[in-house]
Amino acid sequence: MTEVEQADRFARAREAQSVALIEDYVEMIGDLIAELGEARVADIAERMGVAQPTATKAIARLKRDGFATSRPYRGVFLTEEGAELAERVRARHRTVVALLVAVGVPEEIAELDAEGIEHHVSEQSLKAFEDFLQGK
Amino acid sequence: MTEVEQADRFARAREAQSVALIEDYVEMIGDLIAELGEARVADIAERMGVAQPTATKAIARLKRDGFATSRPYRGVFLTEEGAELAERVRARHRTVVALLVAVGVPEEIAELDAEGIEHHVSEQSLKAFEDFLQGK
DNA sequence: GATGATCTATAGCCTATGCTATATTTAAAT
DNA sequence: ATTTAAATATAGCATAGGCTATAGATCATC
Ligand SMILES: [Mn+2]
Ligand SMILES: [Mn+2]
Ligand SMILES: [Mn+2]
Ligand SMILES: [Mn+2]
Repeated sequence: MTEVEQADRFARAREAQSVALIEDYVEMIGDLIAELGEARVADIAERMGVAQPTATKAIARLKRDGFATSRPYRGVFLTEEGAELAERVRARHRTVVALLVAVGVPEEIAELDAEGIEHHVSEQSLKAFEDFLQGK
Repeated sequence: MTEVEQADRFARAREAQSVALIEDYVEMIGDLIAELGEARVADIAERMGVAQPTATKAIARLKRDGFATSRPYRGVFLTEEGAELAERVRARHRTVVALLVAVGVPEEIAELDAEGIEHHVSEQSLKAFEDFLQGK
C-alpha cells in the first residue's frame, strides 16, 4: 500500500466520521416524529445524551445542510432529503446489527457496537452483508 | 429501549470516536518504526494525509496521554503503553478485515471500511469474530 | 389573565482537529 | 565554512461538538 492510498483511507474514515453525528441525529429525529408525532429539542437532547444547547447547535447544522427545518420554540422537522437519509440510515443500522448477530455477537453487544460501526459500512459492504444474511 | 439506554449507546460511540485518531496514529507510528527504524513527523503527516502541523499537534496529544515521546527535530517514539496499544490495534484491524472478507466483502473494500469500523468493535465482538473465523 | 413551570435560545467558554504562513533548526552540498 | 534545502516548530485561524449559566418564550393552572 502506498502512502497516498493509506492517506486516502484515513481521509475516508475522517469523512465518514464527520457524517456520523448528522446521521444519528436525523435517524433519531425520524424516530421521534414516528413515535410522538413531533421532535422537540428537549427530547432530542435527552435521547442523544447531550445538553440541550448541544442539541440546538447540532440542529442548526442539520438545517444548514438541508436535512431539517425548525421554527423557534417549535419542533424540528425533516426535509425530504432528511427523511430519505433517515430511512437509509435506519435500514443500514438494522442490517449491521443482523450481520453482527449472524456471526455470533450477542444481541445487546451488537446493538451497542452497531451504533458506531454503521457509519463506516460502505454500500458495497452493506450489499455483501445482505447477501450473506440471505444465505447467498 | 429507554431514553437513557439510547443515550448511553450514543455516548459510547462518541467515546470510541475520540479514541479512534489516537489509535490510528499509534498504530501507524509503530508501522513506521518497524519499516524505517524511525517515525519522523513528515512521514507521519504524509501517511495520515494531513498537514505537518496537524501531525505535530496530534503527537503532542499522544505525548500528553503517555503513548509517545519525542525530542524537538528528532523522531517520535512509542512508550511501552503506546507499543502495547499499537499491537492490540493492529491485531484488531486484521481481524476486522478478515471478518469482512469472510462474509463476502471484497478485499479492497474491506480494507477501506475496516479503517473506520475497527474503532467501534468491542472486545466481545472481536472474540465473536475470531470464533467465527475459526469455524466454531 | 396572572403566574409559575417548562422549554428553547443565546452567550460564552473549552478541547479536538483541521488549515496556512512563517520562523527555526538540522542536514546536505558546494 | 557557507550556503542552501529540508524538516520541524510555532503562531494564528477556522469549524465541530461538547459544556454551564441565563435570558426569553410558551404552556398549564388557577
Ligand atoms: Mn450511529
Ligand atoms: Mn443507528
Ligand atoms: Mn482506523
Ligand atoms: Mn487501522
